[in-house]
Amino acid sequence: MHYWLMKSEPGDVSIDDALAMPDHTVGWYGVRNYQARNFMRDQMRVDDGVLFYHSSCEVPGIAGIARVASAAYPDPTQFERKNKYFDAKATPEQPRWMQVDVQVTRKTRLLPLTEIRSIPELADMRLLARGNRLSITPVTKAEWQCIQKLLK
DNA sequence: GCCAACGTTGGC
DNA sequence: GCCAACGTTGGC
Repeated sequence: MHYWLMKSEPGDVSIDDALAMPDHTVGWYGVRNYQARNFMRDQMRVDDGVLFYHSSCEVPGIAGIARVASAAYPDPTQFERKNKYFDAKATPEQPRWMQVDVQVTRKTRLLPLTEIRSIPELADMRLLARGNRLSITPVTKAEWQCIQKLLK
């Protein structure tokens, strides 16, 4: 059992958008970073915990709790020529980019990045690491539990 | 819009 | 394999 923080731009896919989908589930398409891809491909398991994070928006922060709902499978947007995530070097036989399905289990109050920063127990979160840009980062069990408590 | 930090690309 | 140039992320 692992825990993850996954960033989404709410202008693209927000927590409300996810909740509007069948089974409250979205395919986490568009990851184009090898480290983040490898987390999904090699380490994520169904039922892993997910912090649904809103980035590049007015108040960035954690917007809800979700779970990993599938194993990794090829991200279909890499094959779609007109898609902004199209990758000419990817083929269905040799896909380059993967995604998992993410099911929102609970929309919470927004836990702003500024508040996350202010909590000593969360000071070592990978999210807060200097220069971190990874859209998927591991979360420790202690961090997960601390955040669950804050979002009760 | 700025810019720090990081990842990728491609010439050599 | 090095590394400069370029592109992207994402908070502010």
